[in-house]
Formats: sequence, C-alpha cells, structure tokens
Amino acid sequence: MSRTAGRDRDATRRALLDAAAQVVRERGVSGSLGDVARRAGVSKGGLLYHFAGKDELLQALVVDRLERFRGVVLADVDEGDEAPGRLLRAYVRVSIDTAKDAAAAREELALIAHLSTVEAVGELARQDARRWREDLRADGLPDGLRTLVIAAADGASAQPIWGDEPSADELEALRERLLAMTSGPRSSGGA
Amino acid sequence: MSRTAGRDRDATRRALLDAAAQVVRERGVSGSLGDVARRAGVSKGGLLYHFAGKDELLQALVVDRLERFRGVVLADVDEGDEAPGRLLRAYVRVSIDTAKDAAAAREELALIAHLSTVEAVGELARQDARRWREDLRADGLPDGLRTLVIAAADGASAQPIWGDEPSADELEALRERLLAMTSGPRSSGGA
DNA sequence: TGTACATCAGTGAACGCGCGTTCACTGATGTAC
DNA sequence: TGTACATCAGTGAACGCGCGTTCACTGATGTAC
Repeated sequence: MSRTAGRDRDATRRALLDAAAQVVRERGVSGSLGDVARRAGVSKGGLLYHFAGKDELLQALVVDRLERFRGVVLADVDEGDEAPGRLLRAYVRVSIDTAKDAAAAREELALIAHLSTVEAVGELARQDARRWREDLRADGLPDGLRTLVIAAADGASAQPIWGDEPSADELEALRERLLAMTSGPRSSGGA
Repeated sequence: MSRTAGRDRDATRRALLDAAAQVVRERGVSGSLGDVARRAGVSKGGLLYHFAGKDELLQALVVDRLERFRGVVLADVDEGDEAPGRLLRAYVRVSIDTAKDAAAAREELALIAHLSTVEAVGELARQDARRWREDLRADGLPDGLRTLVIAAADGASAQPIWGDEPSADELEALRERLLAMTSGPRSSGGA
C-alpha cells in the first residue's frame, strides 16, 4: 500500500475523527489509539502524525461533535418562522429527533460524558454551553418558559443514559407539546 | 498495621465503594484499582478479596448509586400530600436540588455515564429505569404532563455534563414551575 | 527536459510503564473438644 | 482452662500484557534551476 493512498490530509483527518467517535462510543476514552488507527486505515504512527497525542485527538473530537450539533440545529431553523423562539424550536426538534434512536443517543451522550472527564475538553464544552445560553436567551422568550423547554429537550436526549428508552410516541407527544408551548396560546403553522 | 483494623466486613466494603465512586468521578472507569484501594486504606489484594475483579466493583457501585437515589426520593415524599403526582413531586425536588451543585451533579452524571459503558452495568440501569417509569406512571398524572415534567427534571440534572451550569435562581424557578404544573390549577401547600 | 532537493503523509518496530490479576502467606478471631 | 484447628480479612511481591509514545526510515509528489 502506498504512503499517500489517494486520500488527502483532510480526508484522513476526517476518517480518524469518525473512527475515534466510534471507538469512544464502544469502549470509552480508554479505547486504544491502535483501534482508532486500524478503523481509519492508517498505522498508529500515521494517527500520531495528525494528532500529537491522545488528548489532542479527543479534544478535536469534541469540537467536531459540538460544531456538528450546532450546524444541524441552525440548518433546522424555519426561515419563515419570525416569532420569538424560532431557534429554541429548532433546538427542540433536533434534540427530540436525536433521542428517537435511543441506542445512538446513549452512545452520543456517553461520548460527551467520557470526553467531559478529559481535562482540556471541559473548558471547550463550557464555552459552547455559554454560547447556547446566550443565543437562546436572545431568542426572545420569557426566562421561565425558556428554561423549562430547554431542560425538557435536554432531558429527553439524556434519558437513554439512565437506561431509559422513551417510546417514539411519547417523544412525538413531548415534541408537539414543547413546540406548542413556545408558540404562544395558538400554534398557527409549522411541521 | 493489623489485618483486621477494627473495621468489619461491611465497613470495608462501604469504604471501598465510596473510594471507587470518588476515583471514577475523577478519572473515569479507567481509574485504577490501586488508587481505589489506597483511598479506602487497604491493599489491592484486600480490594480483590471483597470484589472479584474490576467489573464486579463497578457493578456494585452502580447498584449502590441507584439505590441511594431511590432512597432519597422516597424519603422526600410528602406524607401529607395525597394528590396525584406526589412521587413525581419528590422526584422533581430531589433532581433539582441535586443539580444545584453543578460540579457534584456533573461528577455524579459522569459516574453513571462511565458506568453505563460497562457491559454488565447497562442491564442493571435499564431495570432501574423501567421501575421508575412504572412507579411514576402509577402516580396518577396524565401521560403528556408527566413525560414533560420528568424530562425537565432529568434535563436540569443532566445539563452540567454539557458544561452548562444553570444558576440557583433559574433552578429554583424551574422547580417551582414544575411543582405547580403537577399540582393542578391551584397549588395549595408544600414547601 | 532532466536532475537534485525538500516536503508531505505516512510505516512499523521498539520501548517502558501502569495496570489487573494471581498467589503464597499471615495475624486476629471463633469453635470443638 | 488450655490447645488445636478453621476461617476471616486481609498483605505485598510478582507477572504479563496492552497501551501511548518515540524514532528512524520511506515512497510519492512538488519545486528550482
């Protein structure tokens, strides 16, 4: 096999991050670099060429996941929705949809939970959380309502970690209820 | 130092479980048995005398935590409260109180998240979650409302893992709101 | 149009350390006679 | 009231394996002249 097998730098990095996510989901942060490298189709040395050490790999991984979530939510904001709470409604939709695959949700949360114990990662997560708080506050809904809705959305996606697996029906009902709560007394449109 | 230093079997077990909780919080499941043993004041061999291996220790630890939480909630049920939702109200109070110490909440959740990746632990957690679902359902509130309140309580105690640290004021407001929602149109009593 | 050199994206063997587990042993306490 | 034996709750040295990291090396591609 040649040294540069048709893949450029970025594609290899991407493959390594995806492999790392898989391994951390399955084995936690104690999953080995060798395992990650094998799944990405490079040698351990190759991995270390891209990420100077295990911590750096995990840090890059958490940044990747947080950005991905933010991207999905922003893409889900309804352009036609001009009422206060449009960002929060997208946040709710994405959170609940994520929770529908309990196994995937549990794995994703375990991923974050594991990563959150890595020293350098905590600060990154805190920054991201602060940004969400500010963005959602700027969204224009009253404090108490907003806090409640965010907590419920977060709770729905966190429950699998306790072994709880809410049914699709329950999640659907919760989703509708949360969206209705943020749309004022009468919900007029929206999917 | 003598072999049986005034401590009986159960006290040593207790000390080992407490030390294990501490270590897992700080270092994750990859924290070492040597570290656990040292903090409990026994040798590694001594630890292995009580728990046949690392998996057995972690399993015992999760059972311990789940039982502890259930015990605190049951103890918090208001004897004078006869209205539907009395168990759920205790669940809310305990969950939100837990969330008030963000650092402790994050650590406790990280503990469970870590443990949930251990094969044998998953089934235990699932059983416990099923029991909570049944108990809370038997509590007599309508499905949609109950699901919402549980999700919000779970969310509040889960948020620290994302780096989010809700303020005490916010939590207090959320708590009151959730309790009011489960007490019908007019909340009559309660702390 | 060739040739020399630099750089990029890796390889893979080796090293050393930490950890889980095993095991032979031990000192205090309980029990039978 | 002693004595022999069993059990309980450990000790601590040793072992072997897996892992993160280092390092010398390499084959393809790009660049200067």
